[in-house]
Amino acid sequence: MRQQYDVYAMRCPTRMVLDRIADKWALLLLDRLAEEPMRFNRLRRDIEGLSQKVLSQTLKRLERDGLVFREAFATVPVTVEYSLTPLGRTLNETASALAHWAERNMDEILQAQAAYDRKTSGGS
Amino acid sequence: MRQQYDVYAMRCPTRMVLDRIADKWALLLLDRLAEEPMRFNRLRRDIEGLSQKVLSQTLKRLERDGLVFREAFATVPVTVEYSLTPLGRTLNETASALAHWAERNMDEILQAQAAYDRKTSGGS
DNA sequence: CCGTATCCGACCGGATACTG
DNA sequence: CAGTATCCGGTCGGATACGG
Repeated sequence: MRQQYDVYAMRCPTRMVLDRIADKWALLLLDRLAEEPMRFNRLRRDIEGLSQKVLSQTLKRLERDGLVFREAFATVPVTVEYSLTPLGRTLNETASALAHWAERNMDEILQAQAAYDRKTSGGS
Repeated sequence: MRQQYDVYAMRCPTRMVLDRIADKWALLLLDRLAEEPMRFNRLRRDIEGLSQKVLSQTLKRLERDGLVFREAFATVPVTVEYSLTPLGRTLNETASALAHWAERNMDEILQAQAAYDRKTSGGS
């Protein structure tokens, strides 16, 4: 039942953490929650392509890692709000540098891909 | 034959790049290659838990994205050296901030996990 | 509204064998 | 040495239905 993790990662601290944060949805969620606290279905709607199941799993993992704080209000029906913990906030600051890098260098990557594909498929 | 990518990511530049670099092995490889240019089997041996197949795939993807440079020498048998391109180097500088964050905050994460598990499994 | 449970197909990645 | 090809079991994740 409990999820199984990479055996090798267990022995190396950095890899264990990397294993968890090198995750597309986690990074996207962190970034979204950095703007403002948000409810479950709001996140689900906002992040296109993210299914309810995976959202649930990812949030739970982030909460367990102490990166995201989950607060349930006893309204009817129940209201749940997710926000970043201080730890999660520091991670997002670090990780968002990656997103900025992505924006800045996307064109160059696209060009590299095109060049590579020309050499590969049309190989004389 | 050509790998299929996330449809949603196609429309958002950041997500397309994030899709590719939010990858455990890719980041690990970038970091390893930042130290010095390296050969295939050397990488394979150095990075525990990384199979030949996945190493090959990952390197090819990194090369296609213009992040890694592959140079083959006509020795017998063939020698191939992988190194970072300038673009790959800038990515690694950004990404290594993540690794450092991981090292600094691993203890806190571990504690958060323990606390979470206590509340969850032993929930009175 | 906020999830969990179940089913099931797709894909990922390990093991192995083989090529230049 | 540096890979590619094939097979194949395990896991991830989408769809659907249901519960608090």
